[in-house]
Amino acid sequence: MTRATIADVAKLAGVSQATVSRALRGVDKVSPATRAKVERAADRLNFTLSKNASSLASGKTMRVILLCAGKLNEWFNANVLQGVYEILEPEGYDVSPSVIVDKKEAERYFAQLPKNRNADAIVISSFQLDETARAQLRSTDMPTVGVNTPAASFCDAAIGIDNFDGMSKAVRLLTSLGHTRIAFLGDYIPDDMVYDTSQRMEAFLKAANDNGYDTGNATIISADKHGATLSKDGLAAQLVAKLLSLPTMPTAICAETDQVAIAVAKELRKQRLRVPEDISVIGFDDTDIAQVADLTTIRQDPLELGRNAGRKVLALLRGQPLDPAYESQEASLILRGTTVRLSAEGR
Amino acid sequence: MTRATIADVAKLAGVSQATVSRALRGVDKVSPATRAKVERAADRLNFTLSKNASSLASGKTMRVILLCAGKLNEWFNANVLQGVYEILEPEGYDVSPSVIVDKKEAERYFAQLPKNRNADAIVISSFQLDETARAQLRSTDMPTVGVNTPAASFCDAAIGIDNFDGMSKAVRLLTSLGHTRIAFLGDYIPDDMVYDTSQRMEAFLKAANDNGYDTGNATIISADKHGATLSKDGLAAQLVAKLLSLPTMPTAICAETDQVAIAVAKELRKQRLRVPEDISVIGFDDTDIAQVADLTTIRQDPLELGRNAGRKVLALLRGQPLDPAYESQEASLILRGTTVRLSAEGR
DNA sequence: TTGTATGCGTTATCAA
DNA sequence: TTGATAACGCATACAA
Repeated sequence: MTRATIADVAKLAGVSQATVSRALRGVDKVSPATRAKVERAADRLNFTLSKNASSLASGKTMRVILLCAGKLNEWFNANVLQGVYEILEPEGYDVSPSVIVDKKEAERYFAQLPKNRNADAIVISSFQLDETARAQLRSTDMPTVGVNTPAASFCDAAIGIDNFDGMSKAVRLLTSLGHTRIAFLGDYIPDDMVYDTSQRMEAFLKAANDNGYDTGNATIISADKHGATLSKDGLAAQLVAKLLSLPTMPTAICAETDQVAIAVAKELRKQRLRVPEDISVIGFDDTDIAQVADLTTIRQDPLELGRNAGRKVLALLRGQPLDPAYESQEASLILRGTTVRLSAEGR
Repeated sequence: MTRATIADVAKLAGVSQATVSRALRGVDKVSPATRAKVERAADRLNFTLSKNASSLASGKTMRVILLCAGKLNEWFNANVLQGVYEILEPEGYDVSPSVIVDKKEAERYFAQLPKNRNADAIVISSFQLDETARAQLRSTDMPTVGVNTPAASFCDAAIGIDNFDGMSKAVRLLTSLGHTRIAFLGDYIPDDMVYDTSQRMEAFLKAANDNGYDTGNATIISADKHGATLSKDGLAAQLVAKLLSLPTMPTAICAETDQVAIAVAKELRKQRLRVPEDISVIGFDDTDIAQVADLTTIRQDPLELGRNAGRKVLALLRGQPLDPAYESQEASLILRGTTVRLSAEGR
C-alpha cells in the first residue's frame, strides 16, 4: 500500500488539490462543507501532508535547531531541550538537537551553517562564539536565540541566568552569617571546550567587591591545567589542597557548580574538617545531587530557560514583538545544610 | 543574497545538475576532475544540498524519530537520546525526539503515525504499547527498534536492560551477606502513564524464589493509589510505614529505583534506623544521585542502550544483518555504603 | 470560495 | 562518465 498523496485525497473528495491543501492546513477561506468533505477523504485514505514536500514548497522547514555546547545527557542541556520542545512541539515544529563539544567541531559546524537552510530558527545554548562564527551565524537568515550565551548581542533574542545576581546572593548570605573570609572554587574546563567558563568567577569577584571584601579575604582558587584529566574527586583534592595551604583559611566557599561543591565537601570531610561547622559550602545550579547532598546552592532553572527560548523563537518566527528581547532569569538561593552561622571560635 | 541552488553550481562548474548531484553526494561514477571542479564551485557559492529537496526526491528523509515515554530531561531518556544521536548523527541522520507521557497522547500519536512518513525509522524507548498501537506501528513501513520495551516482538530489533539479571544479583548479594528476610519497594507510577512498571517487581520475585525465599521472607511493598500526588518523600514515608508495620521486619530491601531507595533510606534514618547497620538498601539504575548518596545499586547504562539502538537502526536501514536482533544488557552491581553483612544481633 | 498552473531543489531514469 | 528530463508532494499566485 503506497502512501496516499494530496492528489488522491482531492480525487476522492471531488475537489482540487489546492482546496485539499487549504482545508487540511486550516487556513484561507474554505467552506465548512468542503472542509468536512476533505477531512473525511483524508481520513479514509489515512493521509497527512508530507512535511518534506510542504517545506520545499513553502520554504518553511518547520524545524528548529537546538545547538548545545555539550552532550544531551547533561543536566543543563537536557532541561533546555525539554523546555524548547514543550513550547515548539505543540506549534508543529520539530526540534532537532545538535551537539558540539570542542572548538574543532564548532568551527566545522559554523563554517557550513550559512549554506544550510534546513531549519527556520536556531537556539544556541551555552556557547561562546568567536567573531568568525558570529559572522557566519549572522549571514544565515535564521532567527537566533541564545541561552546562557554571554555577550549575546549577536542573537536576535537571548535569555540567561543571572550569575551576578546569584553570586551576589550567595556572598550576602555568607556575610549575613558572619563570615568574613570567603573563597571561590572554580571548575576545570579544558581549553578547547566551547563553554563560557569565566562568568561565575567574575560574578563572585564583583559580589565580593560590592560587599566590602578585598583580595585579602576573598580568594579565587582554580585548578591547574594538568588537572585536565582529573575526575571531580581529583579536582576536589587539588582545590582543597590549595585551600588548606592558604595563609588564612576562609570559613566559607562558593563553588562554581554543585558537582564541585559536593566533591569539595567530601574532600574537606576526609581532611577532618566539618561542613558546615568549620567551613560553609555553597554550590551552583541546584541539580538533583544538590538535594541529596543537602547542599546549599543557587538555583537556576534551565527547563524554564528552554521554554522561554522556545517562546522567543515563536515570536521571532511570527514577527511578533518579543517582550524583552534580552532577559535574564533571577537566581534563587536554596538554603540547605552546608551553610551555617559562623561560630565564635571560627572568627 | 538568496540561497544558491544546484543549478547555480552546475552553471558555474560548467556541468549538468545531475553531475553536481552525483559529485556532491560522492556516489556513482564521476571523474575526479569534474568532482573537484564541482566541489570548488559549490564552495564558492557556499552551497550545500537541501535536505528537504533531497528527501522529497529520494524518498529518504534522513531522519529518525526517538519516541520517549517521559520527558527529555529525565535521566534515562536524555541518555538514550545522546546515545542514539552519537551513532546516527555522523551518518547524516537527524534525530527528532518526541515525548509521550500519558495514554491519551500515545493514542493520538499512534493513530496518526501510519499516515506520516516523515522519518526513516523510529526508536521507541520504555514504552508499553497496546495491541492497537502495535498494529498501527507495524502498518508503517518504518523499521522499529525498541529500548527497554517489554515483549518487544513487535519491533524489528530491541535492546533492553536485564532486570531479571539485575535483581538476581541484588538478591544473591543480600543472601551472601547473611540476610534472610528481604523486601522490594515499588515506585509509584500513575495509571495513565505509558511506562512499563511491573518488570522489576516480577524480577525480584523470581530472584527471591530462585534463591530459596518464599512469601514469608520476601515481601513486596508498593504504594497505594492515593499516593499519586505524593512527592518521593511522601512516597517513602508511606513505604516505610508499611515496612515497619510488617509482622517481622526485613533486614534488607531492594528499591525499584535509586530515587526511591534514597528517599526510603532518608526516611528510615529519620525513624532512627541505621542504614546499613539495621537495614541494607539497594537501589536500581546508578544515576548521579546514587553515587552522592553512597548507595549500593544495580547499574544500567542507558547511554550504551541508546548507542546500541542507533547501531541497530543503521543496520536495519541498510539491510545489514543485525548481530542479534534482540539483546539485553547485563546489569552490574555497584557496591557502596548502604549494604553490609548482617550482624549477629540482627538475625 | 474554489480551481489552474507553476515552482520549490533535488534525485533518478534513460540516453548519449 | 555525463546530460536531459521527468518525477517527488505540496503551496501559492492568479484567475474564475
